[in-house]
Formats: sequence, C-alpha cells, structure tokens
Amino acid sequence: MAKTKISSILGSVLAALGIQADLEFRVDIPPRQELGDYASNIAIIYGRKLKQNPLKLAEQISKKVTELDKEKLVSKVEFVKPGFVNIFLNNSFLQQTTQDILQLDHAWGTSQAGNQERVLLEFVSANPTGPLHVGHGRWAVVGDVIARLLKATGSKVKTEFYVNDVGNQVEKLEASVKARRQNIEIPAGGYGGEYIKEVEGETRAEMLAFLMDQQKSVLKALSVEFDTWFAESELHKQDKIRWAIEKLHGLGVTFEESGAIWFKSQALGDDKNRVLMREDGRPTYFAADIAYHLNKFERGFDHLIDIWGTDHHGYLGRLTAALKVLGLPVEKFEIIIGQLVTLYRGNEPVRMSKRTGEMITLQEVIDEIGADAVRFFFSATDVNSHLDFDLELAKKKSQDNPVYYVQYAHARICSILKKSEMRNAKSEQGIDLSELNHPAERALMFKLLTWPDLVVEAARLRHPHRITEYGKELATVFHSFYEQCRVLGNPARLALVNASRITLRNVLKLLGINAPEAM
RNA sequence: GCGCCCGUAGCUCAAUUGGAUAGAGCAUCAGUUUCCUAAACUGGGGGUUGGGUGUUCGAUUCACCCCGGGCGCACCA
Repeated sequence: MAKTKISSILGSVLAALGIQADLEFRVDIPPRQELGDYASNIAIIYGRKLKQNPLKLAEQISKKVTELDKEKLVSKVEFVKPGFVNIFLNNSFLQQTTQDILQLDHAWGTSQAGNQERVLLEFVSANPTGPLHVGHGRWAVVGDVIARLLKATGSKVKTEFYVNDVGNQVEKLEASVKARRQNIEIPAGGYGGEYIKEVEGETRAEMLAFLMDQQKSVLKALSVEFDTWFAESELHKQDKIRWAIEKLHGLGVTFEESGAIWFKSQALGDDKNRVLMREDGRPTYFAADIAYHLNKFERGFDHLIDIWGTDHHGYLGRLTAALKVLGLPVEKFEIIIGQLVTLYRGNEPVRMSKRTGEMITLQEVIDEIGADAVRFFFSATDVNSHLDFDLELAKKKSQDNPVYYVQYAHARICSILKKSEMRNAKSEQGIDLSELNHPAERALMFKLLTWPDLVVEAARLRHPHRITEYGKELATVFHSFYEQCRVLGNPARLALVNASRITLRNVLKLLGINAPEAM
C-alpha cells in the first residue's frame, strides 16, 4: 500500500537523521496536484518537538528521502511553506501498480489490516411486529457494507439479527391481529396498520414466523443476509436473564423497591436507576439485553459492534454501565449510533410509524427505485448525519443517479474490452506499460493506486460512504481519461482500462451493487 | 429543563478526523459527437462553513457560549 511505503521511507529518514521516532505523522494526498501525490506534516510535527525551524527540517528530510528511496518510488521531493514535505511519485511505480492489479484481480484492495479479529456485528434487529421500513433499510445497508469492509481487511465477521420475540410488543401484535380478524377495535397501543390483516398464522409463533419471513425476503432483495438470527426467547428458555440479574445482585448493584428489582445504574454513570425485574415478576427488555450481550462476549468474539438508531441512544448509558460492572471489556464494545431517515414525497414528509395507516415499507421503496439505487443512496452518506430521502426526486432522477454513473463506467469498460478481444487479465500481464505518461493516464493510475489505502481507512472508521465517494471519483477520472485517450489498438491503455475495470468492480462488490457489463 | 447528534453553494451531500486556495452531483448558463457506449466530457456563475469567543504555525474539524433542527429522557422495545 502506497501510504505504508511512503511512511516507511519517512521513518528511515528520521532514523538516518538521528531523530527518535515517537510521534505520529501523517501521509496524505494533498488538495492540489501541484503539491505532489503525497504530502507529510512530519517536519512540522518534529520541528515543534525538537524546537527546530520546521521548514529547515523539511529541507533536510526532503534530501534524505531520495537517498533512502530504495525502490525508486519517488521522482521528486519538495518542501514548502509551513514545513510540508511533498512527494511526487515515479510513473514507473504507478505503472507497476497497474500491472499488479491485473494479477491481484479480486484480491486487489484486500488486506490483513484487521489482523483476523473476530467481530460480531449486530444490526437491524427490528421487532417482528411488522414490515421493515426505510430506516431499517439504512441500517441494513450500512451494516452489510461495514461487514464487507471488515472482511476485505481481514477480520472474521459474523453478522447477527436479534429478534425480540418476547414481551409487550409481540403480545400486542397477536392481540391486534386477532381483533382485526374479528372486526373489533384494536386494543390500546396495538398495531393498526393495513398489513395487520395480511398476517397469517393461528398462534403467536406462527404470526411471528410469518412476519420474520417477510423481513428476511426484503433483506434478501437488498442482498443483505445474516449469519445468525438470535431469538430473545432463547435467553428466557435457558434462564439466562435470571442468571444475569443474579450476577448483578451478587455484585451488590441491585436493590428492591415497590416490588421491582432495580439496577443502581445512576451510581455508574447513567441518568437514573433502571428496573430489571418488574413488579409482576417479568424481566424488562433491558435485563434481557444485558443477558444477550453477556452471551455475545461468552461466544468468544474479540470485538462487538452494534448499530443502533439514534432513537435508542439513551439506552447506551445503562447498557455500558451494566457490562462494565460485570467486568466485561467495554473497550471491545462499540456502538454505532445512526441518525434517522426522513422520507419525503416531494415536500411532504412521510410518517414511518407502524401504528399509522399510511406507511411506506422498505419493500415498496425497493420496488420503486431498485435495490442498487437504495444501497447506493444509503451507503452514500455519513450515518451520523440525518438523511432526507425524497422518493419523488430519487424516482425522477433515476436516469442520472450516481449509481448509474458508476455502473456506466464499468459497462463502458466492458464494452471496450469486448471489442479489443482482451478480456482476460492474464493475457495482459507482461505488457510494457512504460508509455503510459499522458496526464489523463497518470491521473487514472494514481486513482487506482489509492484504492487499498482507502478500503483500510473506510473499514477503520466504519464509513461506507468513503467507498461510494471513491466510486464516483474513479468513474469521473475514468470518463475523463476515456475522452482524451483512444484505447483500442493500444495494448498499454487496454491494460490500464482492464485494471480500472477490476477496481470499479471491486468497489461495487464491496457496496453489494451489481457491476453490469452492458447498459 | 437535561443528554446525544446535526447545521457547509438554491437543493442533496463530501472534505483524507487539526492541514495548504472548502469540493462533487442536481439545478443554472455556455460549449463538445463523421472517432472505442453522449447514461459521457469541457468551461462559467454560485460560500463570512448558523453566529460569536478561544486554543495554535494552521479550525468546517477541538473547547466554551448563543441560535436553529432531529432524537431521547418508561416497570415499551
């Protein structure tokens, strides 16, 4: 990976200058091309520490870089203004990377940055009381892409959907379905949506199974599949909840009041104390969730990730308080809080509550704009930002949707390669690429070069939108290259186009989006 | 009221987690096709990054205070 190589050269420069390397310096792509392919703040950081003029230190470092650049990656080094060290790469390095891509193929962009860490990623976990809505769709897509990112960087990921098949909600669901069938009024707090009359099954279990099958089929339509579906009822059957409460009791962090058992969470950082066991002897959802997360740790994972909607964020304090007091490694427990999706039809916001009659399901959205577009849109923004999703707009613009832009670049490439009869990557290995020096060729090669670093970064930050951004950028660079450089009849360019095809396909694969060969 | 999150071009969003002259798409204006897919490309206009103070070589990013919006504050999940 390019950044690693640059960093390692800079590290050896520090050693050669007799500087103790104990500070983190950055290697980034500068904002403008004139400033090089990569730039580092190394001289600024160390200048301050050593009380030296950063610009002079940058000068010293620059001179050493070319000297210690054993692989001849670097063509030129500059030092500038506050003390940046700007590095320009040799075209031969870019050409070699392009060559490597053809060989790596599907493995291009994968790495072992995740150190084979065993990760449990839990997401969606919608109640089995109705169809999935658009908000669930966002978590489904984001969770699925994060899982793919972690796998691509060498983590062992298991995905899980937690099913709350016990408690008030499912009781009300059953009551609502039965009331609807008898044409009597839905009980207070019940479910009044139209879908209720579609629910099949005589027993509660059958009704839940019906709704879960429906959810699974929508998720499948979005190419989201889970390794495990974990039922809350299992925890009850195995008496795990009582066991968890007793553990807390043994630690002296519970008390009894007005017939209920409480957790002293306030003393452990939460806003207030919380009930574990109700007056009537039934455990709360919270108690079950403690047992569930205890179970997750018991299954031997190195790292747990939960994705929650912001409507559950108030829950975070009590759960981490409980896990902490139970002696679990909370630093291995990561919660991604995502902001909600507001759905619009034109200027009209669409309600997403299951209890209202008017509700747009995820399935309907998929039917309307297509799974690829849904995945792309939901992957395209930071989960920490609100998403205003206008169906009218998404439908109207479906022809120049960003997803089509990226897919079109891939289809265009496939068309060229088909004409050239050079589809096979292997047949293009060994072709001399040294003539690839046109600015558009170079820009494309450089964009390809940055792919593996980007995947690592996106995985580390759990940022799927980095991948969609890259996809759009790569498509732009490719289209621009295509306008300027005639490809057919030029073996070196065909190899570059093929490397672009591989990268673009790997981008789309990571996003779970189709890479069409023709459009 | 308290807590968490957000506020960036007319609209939808980015900005390499403290980096250099804040970028894309849509919309808008002006161009490009006897030539590998025009679902494309090239160029123009459009910004006090909600406001203020501070921290430092450097702030969209960090701290504090306002303003505005979302979410939460159950013996629901």
